[in-house]
Order: sequence, then structure tokens, then C-alpha cells
Amino acid sequence: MAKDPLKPLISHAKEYGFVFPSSEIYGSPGALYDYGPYGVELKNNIKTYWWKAMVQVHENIVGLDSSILMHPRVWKASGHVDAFFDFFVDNKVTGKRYRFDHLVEERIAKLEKKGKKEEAESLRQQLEKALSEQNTEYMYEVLIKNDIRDPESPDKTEWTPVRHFRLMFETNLGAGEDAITAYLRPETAQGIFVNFLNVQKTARQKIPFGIAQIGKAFRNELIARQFVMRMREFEQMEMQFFIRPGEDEHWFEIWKEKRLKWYKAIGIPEEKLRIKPHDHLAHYAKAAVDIEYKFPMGFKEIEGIHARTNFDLSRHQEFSGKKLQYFDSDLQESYVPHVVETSAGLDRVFLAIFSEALTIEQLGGGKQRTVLKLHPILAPIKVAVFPLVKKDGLPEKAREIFNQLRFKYMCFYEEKDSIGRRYRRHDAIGTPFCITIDYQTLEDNSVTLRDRDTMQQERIHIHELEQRLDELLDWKTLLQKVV
RNA sequence: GCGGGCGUAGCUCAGUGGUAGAGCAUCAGCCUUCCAAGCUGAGGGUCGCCGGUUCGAAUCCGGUCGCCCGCUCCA
Repeated sequence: MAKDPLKPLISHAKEYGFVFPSSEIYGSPGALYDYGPYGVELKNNIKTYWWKAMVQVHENIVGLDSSILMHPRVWKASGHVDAFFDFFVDNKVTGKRYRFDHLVEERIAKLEKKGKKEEAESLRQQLEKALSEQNTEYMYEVLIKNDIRDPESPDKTEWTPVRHFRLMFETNLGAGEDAITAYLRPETAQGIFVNFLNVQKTARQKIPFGIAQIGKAFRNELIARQFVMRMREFEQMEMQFFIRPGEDEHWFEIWKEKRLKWYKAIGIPEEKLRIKPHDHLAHYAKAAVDIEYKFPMGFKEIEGIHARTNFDLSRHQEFSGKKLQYFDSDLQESYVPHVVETSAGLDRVFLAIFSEALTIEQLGGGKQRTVLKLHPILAPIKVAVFPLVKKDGLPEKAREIFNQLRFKYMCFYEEKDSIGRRYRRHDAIGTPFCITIDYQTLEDNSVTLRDRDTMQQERIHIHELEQRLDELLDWKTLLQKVV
């Protein structure tokens, strides 16, 4: 437990009001978390940063907020109803767990390598039959009949029955007899696809263009672990970019680069980011990479970039019977657009940023300082205002400044405890700037502005404060780095 | 599901049979002219839950629940 590299992060997140375990007083079901007062600020700021970098900055990207519950046929068309299962078996002897389809795929690959094409083809048919019928008894039969064993310990293989696990949460739409089974969306993307024409027409967009959406998604993960890394309820920041067929690779590369820039601009160092191609492509994808961040427990995915071809739109066209095509006036032809998707896990990005920011500095004399070195744009509280001491009219003066700044930025007024303690408290939640009102302020209306990271102070006039903060908290400077 | 670890204060943890503790944090007050300072005081825990052994259980035994790590998968 002491080895858990996430533990310091989790403790800090809880102690300072960023993330709490969900319904904690009842015993916190796993993989559900609540964002506290500072957590929600940070999370909202990340969303705003994403939205501005995607929608505001790109004139050919527009936003959408689609419903979480959708027509069930959406998920039939998307392939999730059929494919979004885990079929798994355990080896009773070793306790190892495998996915049924992975075991069979592995055998098929082996057969193909040996040139036994017929056997491979026969097995593939069995696999497809098993999956399409979702017949777990038959799956077990397939394993036994083909003598498929535990790849790690073939001599000690004794399978449990094949069990299945649906990753989508089910619920009911309507009441009583008329109720139909619906699903909590497992991804936000489908809401974009089914609105493709609505958006394209009303926003008067021409291909290439994108639709962006931030929203919750739900997956009933079999094993959900690692704090907010794998949650059952999580939030996605997705953008589907609609393009001409054949331009997939071109746009795939462009979006890969742009998304990397987005992370770097906010202070994630290049060496802690890496691009990892997918080994197995999802049922809809033509090309796929993950952007991974080096967490304390190693590199983990925070965003996926996928070339989804025209799979989704074609399927919805087929299942809905509605044409989902675009007339390209330059080419003088209609087609079903292809799609390049950027799909970031908000909670994972949150964790990456939080993890990157959390720093314990060793100061002289065995002292240490815990600082959350967040980019100022993302910090929950932008400005803390302190009277140096709680007397002689300093609090009143400090309140004046606070009351002026709070209409512009998230501010925090505090007069309790020594000034040093107050500085450190705000270091711990990442407040980038502290303004202190001292006796000199009463004489010449100047205050000190302290920088969180350097602890350096500059003395500036009250009338210059707002302009100075505007410079330090400028969106323009940041956003120009991400286009 | 299997294997391992762990449940004591907001956080980190000590306490292995005899009246629940420490550090930090929180709150109130005093004092203070700038980096977790000092002083005084306060609040906060059915020791995860149930049962058993015992004169007596946080501690021993049984059960149960929950969390964390690994195996699998993904945002």
C-alpha cells in the first residue's frame, strides 16, 4: 500500500478539496468520484481551455451538447450492443483471466502463421457465430473442442464457464408496459454522428469541419482502478472532424500534432508525453493512436486519436434509413464523410495535470513546501488577497481590493494565521498570485504581488493590479500556442 | 473472479488484552511589518460492521462489508 505511487496524489486531492470518493459515508463504491470545491474549478477550467482551443479558435469547429439517453437503435447501429461485451473465462488452476475472443484470435493467428488456412477460417467462423449469438455455452464448447488452453500455462488449464459482462448501463425509457430498454451512453461520439446533418446545415459548415462535445459517458467496467483513471462514470471531451474520403491520413496527422500542442502549452513536458499506436483496432477504426502521459505508475492513455472512416455515419444511414451524405460543391458529388476523432478523457487529463503540478520542494533547514504548480489559467483560485496583519485598517483595505477583483477572477480573501501560513495554504491548492496589503499600502496605495512558483514579490500600485493580472492570466497568449 | 495488501481523527500514522493517542490540519482568542513562527484554549473517533472468547477486546478467533495493488480492457 505504501508502494502505491498514486497515494500521495489521492491524499492531497482529498485533503485539499479536489476529489472525494463518491458517497463516502456509505462506503464508497469503487470507481466513482466526486469533485470538491477546488476540483470542480480545475475541471471546469480544463474544459474551458479545451473548448476555447477547439471551438473558439477554429472557425470550422462548432459545439454540441447531446442527450445522454438516446434511441436504443443508436447503439445497435454503432455496434456497441453487439460488440461492447466482455466475454471472459478464468483458468481455475492459475486464476488467470482471459477474454474469450482474445484467446480464440490468438489461436487463429497461430494457425495462419503455420499456413493452416482452412482450420483458421473454420475457427474464425466459430468465433463469429459465438459472438453474434452471444452464446456463452457455445463459447465454452469452442474452447474445449479446439483444445484452446491458457497461453501462459497450457499444461495447467481448466476453464470456468464463459461469462459475459455488458459494459453499457441499462435503464428504462417510459413507464410500465410501454417502457423500452435504453442505455446510458458509453461514448459521446454517437450524439455527434446522429446530429451530423442538423449541425452541418444550421451552422452552415462545409467539409472539412468538426463538431465538439464535452459530456459524461458511462461504462460498467469489470475492473475499474487507479483513482479517476478508470471510472464507471466519466467525462469525455470529443471532437469529430468530418472530411473527404481519402484524406484520413492527412487529417489524422494534423490532429495528432494539434492535440499534442494542447498538452504542451499547458505545461506538460514533452518527455512525459508519448504517442502509442493501437495494437488492436476497435471495430470502427482504421488508424488509432493514444496520447499517453507518464503518470507516477507509468505511461497511461489520456486521449485517443482515431480515424473512424465513414463507419459510423454509414451505419446510421443504414439503420435509420435517412441519408447522411454531404454534397461537395467542389467535387460535384455526394458522399458519406469520413471522420477523424479526438477523444480525451477529462478525468484523466485532470489527473495528468494534477500529477504534473503536485510538487514537494525541499527548502533550506529541512523545511519543505508543497506546491501545486498549475498553469495560472487552470488554477482554481487565481488571486488570494491578504492583509499582512489583522489590525490597523489593513483588513478593510484588503477587502476593498478583494471586492474589486472578484468580479473578474476567482479570488480568496483571508486574514487568519500568519502571512507565511496563508501563502503555503494557497501554494497547496495552486493559487498563482497572492496580493498582500501592508502598512506601506496605507501610505502609497502599493501592494505586493507574490508569484507562487518563485515566491518572488513585486510591489505594484493598486491601479495597476488589474492590468497586471490580465497580462498574467491572458487566454490569447495561451491559445496562440495551440493552433 | 483469483492472488496480495489494508480498514483507528480531515490527512499521515502509532497503539498486540486493562479508561482511545501523536504530528500536521481545522476553529476561537492573544501576539505579530512577509513565507507551514509563538502562546492559550476548543472541536472532532460507536477503532469498517456482526458475532465469539475473556472479569475486560482497537488488540485474540470466526464471519462479513468496503477500499487499494496485480491479471483484462479502455477515455
